[in-house]
This record gives sequence, structure tokens and C-alpha cells, in this order.
Amino acid sequence: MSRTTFLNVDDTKAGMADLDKEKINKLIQEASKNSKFFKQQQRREEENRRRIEVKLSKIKSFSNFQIEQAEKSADRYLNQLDKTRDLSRIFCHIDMDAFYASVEMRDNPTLQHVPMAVGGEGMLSTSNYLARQFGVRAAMPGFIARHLCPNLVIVPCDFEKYRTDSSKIMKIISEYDENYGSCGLDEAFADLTNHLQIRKTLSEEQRTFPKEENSIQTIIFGITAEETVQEIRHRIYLTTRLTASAGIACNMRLAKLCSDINKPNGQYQLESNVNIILNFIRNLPIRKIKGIGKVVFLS
DNA sequence: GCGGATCAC
DNA sequence: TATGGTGATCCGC
Ligand SMILES: Nc1ccn([C@H]2C[C@H](O)[C@@H](COP(=O)(O)OP(=O)(O)OP(=O)(O)O)O2)c(=O)n1
Ligand SMILES: [Mg+2]
Repeated sequence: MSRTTFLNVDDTKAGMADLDKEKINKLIQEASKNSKFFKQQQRREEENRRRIEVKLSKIKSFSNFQIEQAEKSADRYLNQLDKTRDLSRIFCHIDMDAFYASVEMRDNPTLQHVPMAVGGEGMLSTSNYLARQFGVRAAMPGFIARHLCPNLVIVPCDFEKYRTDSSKIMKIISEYDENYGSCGLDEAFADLTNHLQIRKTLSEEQRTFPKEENSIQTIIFGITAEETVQEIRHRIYLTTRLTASAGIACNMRLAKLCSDINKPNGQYQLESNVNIILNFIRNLPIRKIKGIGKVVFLS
């Protein structure tokens, strides 16, 4: 995610699709103006630009032979990857919606319908979807957020609480893949391939859960990946009363990209078909790839 | 190893 | 008034 500096909001978060970015950036810039912080960021930008220049001049000094060799080796590598491509597995990525903010809203219903954020006057960790309408987002200082949204309610961070909910979520996910992995408190990856095999043999009862906590009405979940992930999200909701979004695809990276698509409280499955996947990747902004942050992007 | 830079949540 | 906490990786030393 991009930090809020004089350098603008450069990407779009869930819930912020059609905002007037121009106006928001102007407001932020106005508020940041002549601060010490602003000037230090400017110096760092300058330094980065210089380093990029150095790299570029190095690239120019490569001989044609060197470039040919590098291209050949890259081609060999790509060939190898082509052969080892595995579309047979099914991964899912679970990502809680506005996690810290949702926890606070659940525990204090008066926050339910107001724009709010979690953090302090100095820095916000996240905001709820109402606040995102104003351009208020994670990694934005609280006092700047107030310029964008004067009625913003800011509640302090309570890591202990988020950790508690997180471990409940992870416990559920571990039932579908004991080797699941987590990323931060609010995200998890699971390889559902094995579970989906076993799932075929489960009784309907084992795929049945109450519609609400303490309700006699029930929901029966089917045996497809899509229904399995719906079941996971529903179980998370039953135990935490928090909503999650999910992505399903043949590897973790793709699954993560998919979990953003129908956020909040939705899921998306990418078909495990080479052409469909390549087409999906073709349309990706380069910044969405893991490891390409603001600095690398500029090079 | 350690500090600096980068990235991600 | 005021620009984080936490955790991970890579790199050069
Ligand atoms: N710069 C950041 C980004 C995130 N977080 C914390 C607060 C978030 O609640 C949590 C999860 O990060 P996400 O990127 O998944 O954002 P949210 O879950 O808040 O919102 P979304 O619905 O877009 O997933 O991590 C943080 O402390 N600092
Ligand atoms: Mg999230």
C-alpha cells in the first residue's frame, strides 16, 4: 500500500474505486506542505532518482553479447517454468475486510454507521469503508485524514484483540489445510487440493452449519471449491462476526489477486486454464505484483 | 550479525 | 502538534 506523502495516492484500494483522486491529493498536499517530513521525503526521492540514473547508465554499457547471453538464459528459464507449470492444485487466499476497523465496529455498534479509522492522530492503520469514501486509508496520518473527513472517528489500536480474532480465524483455516500459511493478522493461504478430495467422502451433516449463531436454520455447503470457500467464510463469520473476502486459483499469488476482486464480503475463482490465466495476468498493473513497490516501480 | 533499504499487512 | 508497529527479505560489509 502506498504511504501518504506529498507523492499522492497512487493505487486504488477496495472501496475507493470512483473517488476524485485529484481533489484528494490536493487536500493532502495542502496539509503536508512545508513540514519537515515533506522535505525529507523530497530528499529521498531525489536520491532514488539518482540511483536509477546510475543503473540506467550501467545498462547502456552492456555489450550486445552480454545482452544476448542474458536473453538466452532468461528464455531457458522461462522454458523450464513452462514445463513445470502446475494448474492442478487449488489454493485459496482469505483476506478479512477492513480488519482492525471491523473488529472495533463489531465491539462498539455506535461506530457502525460513521466514518472511522483505527490508529492515532499521528498515523492510521486502517479505515472502514465509509471513511474510504472520503479518501481516508491505511498509512495516512490521522490529522491529514481529518482534512478529508472532518467527522472521522479515530479509535486506538488494540493488537491483543486483533490477535485473538486472528487466531480463531487461523484455527478454522487449519481444518482445511494443516499447512496453511498466514500473512499478517488478517490474511491466510490454504491449499485446498487435499481437502477437496476428502470432502467428496464427507457426509452432508459434516458440511452443514447454522445460518446464524444459535439459529436452528442451517446451510448445507456443497463439495466444490467455491462452496468450500463459502463455508470457510461463513464459519469465520459465525465465530467472529467479521466478514472476509477470498480468492481461488491454482497458486497462492493468483489466489491473492483474486481475493481483491469481489471485496468486501465476496469471493472470486479464477479458472485453471492457461489462456484464461495468461489473459488475467496480461491486464495486471505491474505494481500489483508482489515485491514491486513504489521505488522499484520507478526504475 | 548488523544497519540500511525496500516491501507488505 | 502531529507521518507507525510488526515482520520479512536482500545486500554490502
Ligand atoms: N499500512 C498498513 C496496512 C494494514 N495494516 C493493518 C490494518 C489492517 O486492518 C490489516 C489488514 O490489512 P489489509 O491490507 O488487508 O487492509 P484491511 O483488511 O484493513 O482492508 P481490506 O478490506 O482492503 O482488506 O493490517 C497496517 O497496520 N498498516
Ligand atoms: Mg484485509
